[in-house]
Amino acid sequence: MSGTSDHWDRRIGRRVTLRDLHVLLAVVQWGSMAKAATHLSVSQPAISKAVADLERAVGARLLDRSPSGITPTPFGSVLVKRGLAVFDELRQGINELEFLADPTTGEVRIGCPESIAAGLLPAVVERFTRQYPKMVLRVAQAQTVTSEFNELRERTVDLMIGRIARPFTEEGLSAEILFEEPLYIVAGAQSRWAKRRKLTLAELAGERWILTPPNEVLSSPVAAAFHAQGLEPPHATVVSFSFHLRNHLLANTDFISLIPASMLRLFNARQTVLKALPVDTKFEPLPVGIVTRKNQQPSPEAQLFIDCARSMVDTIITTPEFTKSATHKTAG
Amino acid sequence: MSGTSDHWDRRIGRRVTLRDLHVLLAVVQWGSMAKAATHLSVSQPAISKAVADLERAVGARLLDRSPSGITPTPFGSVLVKRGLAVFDELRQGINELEFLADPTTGEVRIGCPESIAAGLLPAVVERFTRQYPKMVLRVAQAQTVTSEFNELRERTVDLMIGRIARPFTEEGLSAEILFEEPLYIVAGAQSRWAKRRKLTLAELAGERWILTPPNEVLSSPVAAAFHAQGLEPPHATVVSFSFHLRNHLLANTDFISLIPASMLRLFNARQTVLKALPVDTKFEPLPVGIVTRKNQQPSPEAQLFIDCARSMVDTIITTPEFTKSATHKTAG
DNA sequence: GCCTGACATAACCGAAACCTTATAGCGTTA
DNA sequence: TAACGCTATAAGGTTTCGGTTATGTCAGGC
Repeated sequence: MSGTSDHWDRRIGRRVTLRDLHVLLAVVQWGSMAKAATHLSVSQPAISKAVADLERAVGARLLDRSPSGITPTPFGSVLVKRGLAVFDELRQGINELEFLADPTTGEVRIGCPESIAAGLLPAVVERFTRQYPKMVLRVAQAQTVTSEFNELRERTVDLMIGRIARPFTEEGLSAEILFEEPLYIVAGAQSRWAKRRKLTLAELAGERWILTPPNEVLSSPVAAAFHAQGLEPPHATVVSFSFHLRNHLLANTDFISLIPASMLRLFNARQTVLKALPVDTKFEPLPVGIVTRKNQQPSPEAQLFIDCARSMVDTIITTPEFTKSATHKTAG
Repeated sequence: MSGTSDHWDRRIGRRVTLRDLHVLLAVVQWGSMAKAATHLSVSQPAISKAVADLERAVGARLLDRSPSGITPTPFGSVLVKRGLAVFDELRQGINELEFLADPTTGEVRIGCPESIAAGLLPAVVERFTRQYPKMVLRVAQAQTVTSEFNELRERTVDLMIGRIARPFTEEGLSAEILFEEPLYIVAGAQSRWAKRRKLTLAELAGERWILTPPNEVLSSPVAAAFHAQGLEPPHATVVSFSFHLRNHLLANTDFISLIPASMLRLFNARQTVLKALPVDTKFEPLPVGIVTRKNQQPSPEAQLFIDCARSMVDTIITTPEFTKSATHKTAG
């Protein structure tokens, strides 16, 4: 290291400053120097100069200037990427220092879809906060898994917890499967299907279904199951992510839906509202897992949280809804 | 990001400077402020002040001062670790810029043991340099795999290529197996064993063996093979990494050794010097692979090199020494 | 052709950053 | 106990950094 470091350090380390990098990030983020200037509460020339300095330092044009603002050149994009990493590394560093000073303090930023936030997460959060009372948990909910992943990539959240597709092929992210969650075809307890002791998927083909939007993890099992029996996937009468909406519709009308075990347990605590239908079809259980950034180890607090979540898997998968998954008996 | 960034940036980003970080790294590296001062060509108080500034900025004692120098506190160690990452990120950034400016230029720093440097590497290097003539390859040889891994961890090299133990459990590193290399028990062509058409491992137990030091990847297969037959591992008369030494001893005396296929091919081009003995024992082939830092993607040049190495696997494993591995015929 | 929005340049200024030399404190060691 | 090695502090000087206001340049919309 020492061999090249001296030379390199003098050429770059002294010229590239954190401030310049930060200005670059702001400019790219806001799309124009003027906007960045107002957001950083400095004058526009200051920004202009900082960017110019940086460009001189690295010897490459970083931004394309136009009358309507700026767009980063490929060079700029690269430096933005690295700049984000640099600042994140720093942030993680001082974060780690604070954690070292008081290992019970810290902050974990979690991203998750509604289904997890309502089902699994509370259990984990409860244990975690009891174990580390001074720890702060920030939970960001997201409508779609895609935007969730972007938040993870942009380092707005430390980890994501949710149902993950398999194989998991998101660029730059890595997933750890916590457990497999059974899926149930569910109708309201008052539904005419609820009384049946046995029924086939084909019988349900014409029903009114509540599904999630296509391309989402939860929507494919239904289509796959129907397809496996040579049936057309059912027509979705309602398409929504909201489990509350679903639950309400199921409980009060004749809708049918596919919901994960944890949701069934949550909404059906007294087991009088919903009923898992004894359909003769096998659904691939849905993997639930934790997604983190590849190429970067999580903060110590995040690691604690992950460990906590992992340690809860056993208690989760021994609940009735999980163990009964293979037999597809009614859960009501 | 913007939510916390403003606040955070003002508190830390403005106080922690790259220079201070760099000073900290140097001080820790050299073990004392005075030494760091001379190495950085500044006066000692400058160093002292920089460290004090940094400590004030992060609000934690980073170094334990003693009359004989300094040792980093846990806080210091953490910040050193992050500091290294920060500088590496920066270096990678400008490196990427240069690569972007001229994708044929660049530098790949490779670490590997002698066996690879002599056997596999030349082939890869030849293709790689032909493909990217302006690329600079730095090859650092290491005696032991352990020190090799340290170089990788310290970011002195971009990647390591060598025989890797399986399972691969090095903390913070990840390995990709390129191919499996057969192992041969070899003696000199003049050896009395060379004339035999068939022989057992037990017959060789009393011979004079050349082995690598214990705990190294290459030494265990021999011990394992003997152990599998209920035999005591042979006594190593010569213990060395040097393949040249080995080859010389094998060719001129009655030594016996275990060498990988690529070495056999290299030293036995005309097939008159060494002879692979037709022993009735199966050796687990040794995986050869590329080790990189986990949690960090390699530089674009390094990626090119890895791709190149990967693409050469096919041509390598179709050479006679490789394909014959299962039958254990003589290779001479 | 004339505004307008957006960035670049110039001139200038204060604060801080960074360096130096000199000196003091303080364990270790001869 | 004196010398030595290492670090901290003080005092003082340059440099440069980060910022301002004022002004220039340039492309496009009306």
